[in-house]
Amino acid sequence: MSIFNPMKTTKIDRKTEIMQVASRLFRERGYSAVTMRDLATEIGIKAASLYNHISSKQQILSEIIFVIAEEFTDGIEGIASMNADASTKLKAVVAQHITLTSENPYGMAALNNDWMHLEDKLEYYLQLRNQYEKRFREIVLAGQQAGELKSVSHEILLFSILSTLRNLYLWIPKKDDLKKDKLIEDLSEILLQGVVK
Amino acid sequence: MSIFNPMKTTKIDRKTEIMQVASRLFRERGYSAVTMRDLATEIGIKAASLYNHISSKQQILSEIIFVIAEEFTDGIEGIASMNADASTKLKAVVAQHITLTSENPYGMAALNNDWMHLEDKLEYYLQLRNQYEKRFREIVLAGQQAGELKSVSHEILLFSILSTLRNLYLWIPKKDDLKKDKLIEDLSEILLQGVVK
DNA sequence: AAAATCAACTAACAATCGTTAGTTTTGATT
DNA sequence: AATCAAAACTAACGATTGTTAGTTGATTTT
Repeated sequence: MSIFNPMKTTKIDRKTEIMQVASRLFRERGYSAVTMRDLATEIGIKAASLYNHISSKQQILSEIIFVIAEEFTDGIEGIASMNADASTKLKAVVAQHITLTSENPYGMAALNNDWMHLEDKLEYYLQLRNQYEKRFREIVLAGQQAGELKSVSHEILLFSILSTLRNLYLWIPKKDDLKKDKLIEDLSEILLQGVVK
Repeated sequence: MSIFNPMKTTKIDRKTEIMQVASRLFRERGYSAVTMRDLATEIGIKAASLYNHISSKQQILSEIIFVIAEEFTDGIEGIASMNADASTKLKAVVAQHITLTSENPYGMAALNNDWMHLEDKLEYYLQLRNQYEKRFREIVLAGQQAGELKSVSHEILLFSILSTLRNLYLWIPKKDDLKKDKLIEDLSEILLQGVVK
């Protein structure tokens, strides 16, 4: 066994491949409509062989979802503790969504559409999501109290921004020539300042 | 048979009930994860009895989706032909989304999340969606050419507005005290003018 | 009252589901 | 060349899927 750990290289690669192909299929058809035979065929092996690398279909889903969900909750904690005004923090949130979504757009689809099939881990997911929305809400409320953001219902404000950010996974993969920094600038401008000149 | 058509009243009511319960279950779990036995149990009959009223699971889905999809495509044709500036037209689009979503939020979930399971009717759905987005894009492009809207990529502009409107189904059912006119005003303001004061 | 229609039921079908057991192949290490 | 573990395979399991056939009881029409 060399220091490059070749013993497990094959296995890790196959496991990674399973996760990537599963993410793509889950995005195309949704978790429930993808069978283990579909997944195996796409990879070029038999369904039973999948179980040399993963323990269940359920585990594939929760691994895909929680890797991302935990990045988001960790990220917003850092943003919330920044010493900056609301606009700056919101722009940082936009940047985080664009970064994480462009790194893993298929996984974002599962996070958005298949979380209800998490079963055992559903409660933990809801806890992470509530925590994320709580931090986001605090940023918005602080911005409103400082007179920086408009005084419409903070729920509408929150919903409007968050639903655009949560749909980035549908849009980012289409732009193969993605200029990430430009997108962060433009989308922040639109979300914060609107579309009218 | 009276003029009130009682002969078919029972059947129509049961069919309507099937559609409504199916819409709700599809929203909670997605089309693929809802079985005909789930649907029947929720209504209080056996799965086989569903087939006295509907012809297939597939038909339930496409009926739910196309009732709404055709309302949207019809509606935007009227808006596109208005003699008005882009802001006015965009506000009319916002109003249409809020109206149709509050009338049938569960159906909107199926439209957004389960369209890929339409099989035979998938092509027709994509045609309707493309037509809708084309009209929407024309409104935005006209607004940009008139100098009324900002000159960022019209794709970002389109994506940003449309993803918020398409997610209304997640948010509207939570607001049981929905003041529709107020929501139209506030959401239009946010989408067009932004959140910063 | 008889006939016809409707909407429920029971029972079952062929297909497909996730998963397990047991076996063979592959490829690297000794 | 022999050894050994990883990773593929075949075969099958019990459960569940959408759907059909045939039947029963209730309601409506004649």
